[in-house]
Amino acid sequence: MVRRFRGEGAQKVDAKGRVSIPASYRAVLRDGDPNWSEGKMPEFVIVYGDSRRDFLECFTIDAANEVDERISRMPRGSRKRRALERLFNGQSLSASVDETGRIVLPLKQRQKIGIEDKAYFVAMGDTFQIWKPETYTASEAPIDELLDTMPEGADIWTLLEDGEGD
Amino acid sequence: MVRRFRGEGAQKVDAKGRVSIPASYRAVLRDGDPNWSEGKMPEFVIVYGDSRRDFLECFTIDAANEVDERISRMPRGSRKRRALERLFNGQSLSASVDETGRIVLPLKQRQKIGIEDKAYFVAMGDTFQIWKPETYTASEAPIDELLDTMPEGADIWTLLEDGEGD
DNA sequence: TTGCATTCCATGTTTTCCCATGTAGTATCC
DNA sequence: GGATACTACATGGGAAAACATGGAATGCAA
Repeated sequence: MVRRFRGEGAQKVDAKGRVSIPASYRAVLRDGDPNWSEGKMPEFVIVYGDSRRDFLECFTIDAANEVDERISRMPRGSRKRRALERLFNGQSLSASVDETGRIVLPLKQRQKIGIEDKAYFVAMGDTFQIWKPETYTASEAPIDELLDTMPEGADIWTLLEDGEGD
Repeated sequence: MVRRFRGEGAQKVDAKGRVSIPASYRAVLRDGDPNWSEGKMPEFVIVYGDSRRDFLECFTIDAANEVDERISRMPRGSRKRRALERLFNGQSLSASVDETGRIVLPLKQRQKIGIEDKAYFVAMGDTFQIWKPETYTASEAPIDELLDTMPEGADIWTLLEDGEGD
């Protein structure tokens, strides 16, 4: 069992696009980088995708390798495989944490998701995402709505019970 | 059958956010941590959630893995699954008991539930909760009310009888 | 030579680490 | 049996390390 990303929060983005990766994430990135060794800083993969995606999705090296492998088991030349290859190989970049714990988000990617001076980090288990804060808040609205309509005092864990989802 | 958390009580929180985990809880945390080994201190997961929650919920590693697994069986992209993912991955943090039996509650989480210099621990079977003492007392009021309306001398265990709840 | 990226250095704050103390409760000893 | 030693537990404080962030200097390429 590998360690999982946990927690969410905003980080500053400076004029050069530098962002601190939360320290707790860095530990997971390190564990998930087979090439990591004492003294070096971990690498990972950022998937930015096409215009339909308004956040960046970040994978440890291990997680990225697993995705690559799953893609490679799909029928060569199929539309689904080609779509995934384009996303995962083409519309992605690899990043390396520097000695101060930061990465540089290239201007292109920042513009793509509209990031200015704040980036919102959200853990998703074996990956984490980077959002423009306002976009994230907006994307959560449907979920808040669901939670708000739950009976007063209801336990959110009851959502685990039923396999049905909407 | 795993050991279960039992008992409740207040602990001091110092200026740095350090809190002693009751010794009896520590034993359960240790048993529930598959990575634990002699000499190391147990880890666990704290779910703090959004503004609708006014306490912290603590899971052993085993319990957390089980939740993760159940979430992973829900339909990808459904609102319910997303709500749980956000709660359990995003609005949580992992903690590690130190050599003196304490953890550090980060300022963010202390402020969120209003803890100043006292934390109230409540066992809930396979999890335990951390409350601001006053908040907990208030939340118990409805239960006291129920007990107060029971006939004089009635046995509280009669509550076990009927499957109906309100 | 202006525009962007990379490297190095600086700083205030938070977190971690190490050591210390008081107080129960329990075991030990003569 | 009554004092003494031990141990586990809850708590406190200070120093050191890590963290998040800012800025200047350097490299280089269009």
